[in-house]
Amino acid sequence: MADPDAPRRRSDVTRTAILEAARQRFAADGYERATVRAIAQDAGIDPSMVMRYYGSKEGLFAAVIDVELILPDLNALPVDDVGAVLVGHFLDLWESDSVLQTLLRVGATNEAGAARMRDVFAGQILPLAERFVVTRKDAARRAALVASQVLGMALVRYVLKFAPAADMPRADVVAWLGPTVQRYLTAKAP
Amino acid sequence: MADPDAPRRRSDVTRTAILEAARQRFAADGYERATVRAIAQDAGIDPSMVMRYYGSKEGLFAAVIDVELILPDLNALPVDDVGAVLVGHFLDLWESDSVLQTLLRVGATNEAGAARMRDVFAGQILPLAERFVVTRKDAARRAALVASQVLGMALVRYVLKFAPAADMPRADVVAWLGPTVQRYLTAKAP
DNA sequence: ACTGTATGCCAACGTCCGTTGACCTCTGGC
DNA sequence: GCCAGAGGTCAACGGACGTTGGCATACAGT
Repeated sequence: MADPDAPRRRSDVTRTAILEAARQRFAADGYERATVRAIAQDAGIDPSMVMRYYGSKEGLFAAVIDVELILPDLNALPVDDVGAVLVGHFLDLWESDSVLQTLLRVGATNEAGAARMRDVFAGQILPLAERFVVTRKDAARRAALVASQVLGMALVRYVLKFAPAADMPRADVVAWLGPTVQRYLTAKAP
Repeated sequence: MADPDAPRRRSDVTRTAILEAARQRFAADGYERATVRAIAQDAGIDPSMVMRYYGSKEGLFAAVIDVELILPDLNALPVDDVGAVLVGHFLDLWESDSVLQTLLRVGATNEAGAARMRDVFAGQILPLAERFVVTRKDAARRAALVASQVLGMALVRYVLKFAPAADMPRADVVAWLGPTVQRYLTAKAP
């Protein structure tokens, strides 16, 4: 019986090596400074392999950011816990997966990265906000507020590395940001 | 009687033209994609002038981000208004001056930009937080929280351009973020 | 009026980048 | 055992970049 995880092509191991190296380089250096040559060297292959399998640097980047980013379903949660749990999940996501770091770094200067970031939040936070309000416009606004706080914390904690933010224990971040997010989602509009 | 504003050197007009062009390019494109050649063309001069007056691209960038960024003194304000006024002032700053946009864009991928961003907030927000708490560590933590919310809003509003955030009227931003910042500064630690 | 210096342009250098095409090498099916 | 094709290397191209040095011009001090 065939192993369903077995590579379908002999090249699959190379393909994923490239992808993994690209993930890390893009996340660490941003789009421009992450060179195809450096990525290829990390993956232990020739730069021309990148072109063969991903067409161009842009194609490689598109493959890197084309990942499903799924937040756990929070609909079953008690309404009062949504803020804290959401903040906690985002912290997990940032620390376990480099895709968000990539998007934040690249989104600052690259329109494709910014667009993907918008998509991610439209797909993840917007539906969440729609649970609490009636009009779509109000939901979008609340989702943007949540995004501003969650992304802002990621920015100062993981990218800019403000010491007080980077050193703050996870529980403290949740305790401070949870009520903020909770209020953005559920409070009456001011 | 000599005009005190008169240029001390004939080249001062060129120098400032370069600086202004650099400001806009760095703010719009980030460090890597803002080329010396493009900046020179915007300023209407030869690229070699940039090297003559600023030594290198890095020197030019250093000159761009070496500006005083002064928040109005909020010490005279009623304690309850600090959050809202602070948010309002930051919105003004972002919309009137491209330096912060530059720092945010560049800070995402460039360590010098990130370091300058840390300096700015250590100089501006940290003293503010020290008004409300006793220990220096607590003040640093609260300043970081304020920075996360203020920078996060700037990120989604001006850089990533999330439509709901970008379209939100200034007064609404103040109304939503003011209480958050107020809480980060004055609330009892959770 | 003369001269030293500041200001500016032009052409070029060396480097690094993304990308290409020619050329080996291994492997699986017949 | 042969061979088509996939996997991989190598060298090179064309272009853009930061940067440099040489040369022309305009100004200011005498």
